[in-house]
Amino acid sequence: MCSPPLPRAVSIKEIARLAQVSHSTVSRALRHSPLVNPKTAERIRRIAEESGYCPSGPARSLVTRHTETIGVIVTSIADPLHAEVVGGIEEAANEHGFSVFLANSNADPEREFHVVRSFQQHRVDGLIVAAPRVGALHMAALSRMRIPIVLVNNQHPSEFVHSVAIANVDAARQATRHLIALGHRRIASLGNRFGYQSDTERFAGYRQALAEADLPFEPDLVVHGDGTPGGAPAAMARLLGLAAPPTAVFCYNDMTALAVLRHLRCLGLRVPEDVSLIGFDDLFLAEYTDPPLTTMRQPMWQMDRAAARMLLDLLEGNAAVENVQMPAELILRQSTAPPGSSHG
Amino acid sequence: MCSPPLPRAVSIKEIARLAQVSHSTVSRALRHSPLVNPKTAERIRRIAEESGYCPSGPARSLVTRHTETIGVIVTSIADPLHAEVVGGIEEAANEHGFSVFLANSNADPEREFHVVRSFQQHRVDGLIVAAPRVGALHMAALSRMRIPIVLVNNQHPSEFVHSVAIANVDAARQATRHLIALGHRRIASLGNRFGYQSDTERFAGYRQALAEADLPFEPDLVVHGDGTPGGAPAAMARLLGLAAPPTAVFCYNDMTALAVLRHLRCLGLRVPEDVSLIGFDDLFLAEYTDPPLTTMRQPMWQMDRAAARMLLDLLEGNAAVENVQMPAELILRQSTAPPGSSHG
DNA sequence: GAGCAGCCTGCATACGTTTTCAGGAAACCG
DNA sequence: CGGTTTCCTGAAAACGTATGCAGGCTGCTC
Repeated sequence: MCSPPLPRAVSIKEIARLAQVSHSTVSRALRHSPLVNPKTAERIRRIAEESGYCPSGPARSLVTRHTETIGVIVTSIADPLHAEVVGGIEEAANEHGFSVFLANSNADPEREFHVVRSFQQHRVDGLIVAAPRVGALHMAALSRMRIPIVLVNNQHPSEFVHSVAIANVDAARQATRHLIALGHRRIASLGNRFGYQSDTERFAGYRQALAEADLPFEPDLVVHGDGTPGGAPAAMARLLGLAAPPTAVFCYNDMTALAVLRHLRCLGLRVPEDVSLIGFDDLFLAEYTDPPLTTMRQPMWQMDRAAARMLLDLLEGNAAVENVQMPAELILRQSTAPPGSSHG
Repeated sequence: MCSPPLPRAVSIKEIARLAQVSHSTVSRALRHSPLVNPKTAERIRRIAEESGYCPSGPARSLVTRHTETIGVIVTSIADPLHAEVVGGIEEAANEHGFSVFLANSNADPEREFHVVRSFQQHRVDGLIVAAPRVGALHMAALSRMRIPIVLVNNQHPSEFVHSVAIANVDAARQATRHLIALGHRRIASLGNRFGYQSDTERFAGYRQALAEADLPFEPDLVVHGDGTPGGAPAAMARLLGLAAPPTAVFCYNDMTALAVLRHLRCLGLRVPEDVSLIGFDDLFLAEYTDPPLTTMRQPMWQMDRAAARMLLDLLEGNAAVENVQMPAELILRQSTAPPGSSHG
């Protein structure tokens, strides 16, 4: 249970003894304070170097009141989308001398609570929350920490001070427009489980695009998965069972599109000849599927760097924009084509 | 530059004042020490709860000499293989009350050094290194930290005390055997850049399998990429240029196999009808390619949990095995078939 | 009622830093 | 040469927590 007695690291006092000065002087010398004689400072630093001295973060943070760390909460690091999240954040943070605590919540409320608590104990200077639910559920606990918080792609950004999110409405409209421009008239929307804000927004964009093009909105063409890739085939089956099935499907995200893709292949239907598919996210693998997936790219790396920068700005006392919406980008690949075309 | 003055969190002394006791008693009450009267302990805990008290990790670690944190170094979190690494570790660590510091080195020596230094300052209790080069390059700095270190899939495991790695030789032999069993006689090895230990080991397994089956070893059938997926097509082109090209290729990893797959498709060659391909890793996307990729699965999740458990054992003072080799598993999909077959 | 054990509590110190304050020595000015 | 400034240094307090030690109170025993 208890850890073995660690060999105590060499402290500031130890090298004070070696250098025949007070530990105050050592502290100043190491922080390059102008208050100390250049020659003795140099001597002290040399001794510190030789004795392998490394300052204690915990001790320092006790007096400086900050730890130079930020916490990052993510639903699941194994999720390819979130892996990039963490990468961008860590990079930006490191450039500013901050270290990152990482935790994934696994969408488990108990664990989410535990994670927030743990970050609080470690006295992180700031927090980035990329787990959609955490923001909503633990708002009270979070704001009680009284540290800057940035939410990315969170469900209810408006309730928090700072956030960065993808421009869902615009992106969905752009995606649907693309299908319309190809000549599709019967375009389905395969959404996420009901009630997610991102889903609602994307659906709004879909309807806007239809309205712009004077296409009728048909409720039959709107189906929903269950939040997992596994639910997509059933939803797709409902669409195919219609008297007049759609010629194109706007999928909630790439994983959904992939599941649909496999399902269609099993049924002997071709993409994009028989059905066009467009996804959302531009996951790493979207480029490698067959056919490669046309999709709306979420610039995750930039979004995360933006979130990190926003947080770092806040930590350095600068004002920051409250809410940032990043535009998605249409990535044209081979899963969309004009309806009834013999080759994409 | 300087952070704004944080509102000081409520401390142990503050609730001592509220509860009309000394801060020592508060400390004991919160740690559930038997030395304190159950009723006052309860009262203290209630007051602490109400005032939103949260103990300070830095302050505590100053006296307990450990921080309940571990550091994880990884080359790139965006790399899908490593994303899983971190997931398994974080989960296991969290179950034992440890938080994880995450850093990716980006294979940049300066940054690697910086990261190690930073972890040292934060006084992490232990370290997991999943960045192949870090182990070799910064051995001195690492061992000077005098904390337990576990290496995963590192280049020179033997020089460190603890490590977990994939059984490369066995895995490669198994992969090659599979191709031989399908009837292939001309089997190529598309390796990584020269000099990597993992590549050397996999190559050894490849040769062993050939020898077992009394197949001749042909140096022409051994090519190398440049460490990136981009280098694979060129290597593949060399193989196709041979008088007698191979009927099957053992690819160093899945990304390489994918690059080859695309290259072959461009050339109008079919997989597996014209060429069989086998990969290594079983990345998330291997299941979604067309055709789905036959590959050797590295049980990353388990490996990382194993590494984390090993580290946690060490931290708790238990003895631990020094080196663990995990077996890979052959995942049969559709990218391999008997040579010249018309369908997989 | 004296002695004693057991339970609980507070005092003091320590952990490794940073920082304020005061002061000594040197240098400078008149 | 006295006074003042400048430069450097050390003493001391503080950050929030854990814990050894001493001691006070209660209740028990004889």
